[in-house]
Amino acid sequence: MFTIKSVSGGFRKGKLQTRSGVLDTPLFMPIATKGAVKHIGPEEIQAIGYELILGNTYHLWLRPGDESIKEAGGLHAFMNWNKPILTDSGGFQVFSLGERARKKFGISGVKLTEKNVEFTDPLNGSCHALSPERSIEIQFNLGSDIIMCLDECPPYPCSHNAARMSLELTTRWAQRCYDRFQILTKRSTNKTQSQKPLLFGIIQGSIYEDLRRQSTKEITGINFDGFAIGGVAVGEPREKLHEILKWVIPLLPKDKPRYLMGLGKPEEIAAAVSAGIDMFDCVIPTREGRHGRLFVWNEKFRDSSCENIVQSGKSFYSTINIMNEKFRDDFFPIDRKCTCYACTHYSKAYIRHLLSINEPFGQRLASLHNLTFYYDLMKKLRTE
RNA sequence: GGGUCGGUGGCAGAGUGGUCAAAUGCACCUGACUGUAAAUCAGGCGCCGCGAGGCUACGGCGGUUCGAAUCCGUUCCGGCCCA
Repeated sequence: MFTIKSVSGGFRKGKLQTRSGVLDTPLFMPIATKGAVKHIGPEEIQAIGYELILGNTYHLWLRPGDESIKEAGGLHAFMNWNKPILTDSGGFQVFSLGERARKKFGISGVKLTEKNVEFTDPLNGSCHALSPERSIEIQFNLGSDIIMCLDECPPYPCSHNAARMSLELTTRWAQRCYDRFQILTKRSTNKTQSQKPLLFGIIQGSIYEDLRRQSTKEITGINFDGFAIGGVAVGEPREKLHEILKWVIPLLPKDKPRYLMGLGKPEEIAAAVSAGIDMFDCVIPTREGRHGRLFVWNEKFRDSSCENIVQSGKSFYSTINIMNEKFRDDFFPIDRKCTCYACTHYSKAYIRHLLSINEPFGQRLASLHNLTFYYDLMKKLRTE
């Protein structure tokens, strides 16, 4: 169930009801691919304010295995997270693992057919086949609250013809996901509407207007609970994102949540919110934090309205690379007005020191700070 | 005192006549990172110069050689062994 609380300009504020809790949108979800937000415990994620995290079907399927997690009582119980979980389908791994294997070995690490996608693990040569039906089954076993359809996420650049074939495959797979979802939902005994997980479809079509429109029509033709825009930030020019949103969003039903997958930088998120997107996920705050890049509010925008933030482009914040030598003796917090655990207790010099000696506590502090920055951003974007 | 082995860039450690400003690792500096095979990856790291290039360097000094981090002599320093 998704209810819109307010709409002004392109901005939407809403509430998304899942069986594990109600979520205010627009929202950002930290990424817990393998069942943990790297270096951070669930209670810390919740303490920042987050209520939705993202887990990954592919990775949890291989390790420790979805059956194992089911036996543990589901992913919520397994990882001690009692709020909603969205699981990605493994579709992104078609892209990321394929690219990675191609760069490293000159061959694609994935084999795609109508029926399924086969992943070859280049480390041990083992082969794993994931079909749309299997992806949904795994996500049921994980106990996901928001289930994503298995899609094909083609890399950029991608020819028009290849993008068309890819999107049409994604549509056929979406229907198969939907069908399997219905079967599994019925099979689970007497589930009321509120006890069922939600199922989201994914729109593809690369950077082509006609294909994005085609994909949007096809995917919204299926009665999904929400719609995701995928295949973005896979190497295409930045301006394309704006165009894709411009093509797709007007074709989306207004009463269902919209999820922009994998995005992004703070200014990209702000712009996408103003265009009508409700949900985001991205590795940037955690990964870049671990690597020493930290986000800092520009003082002028700290108490700004969401309109001002969007209009400022990317000047509402700046980043520092805390590994730079100039922070060696900087005994002030990353951001003096930030309320996160890192900023209220530790200096840049200390965090830099921890990161430079590879002490995991440093990565934890950096991740906590960046996740707080992203949370604060979303909170501003949710404020009237 | 005698013998012996060794002294190479911030550190460790290759190299043992030319292709050596010197492998590799660590450290250090700067970037990158967008549904996470990412505590990862890329570049830089003697001095001067945008550059071509020049200069200084493999403990010191002196030789041999067209040419030496590499060979010889000597000296200083260190490890081990014997007195």
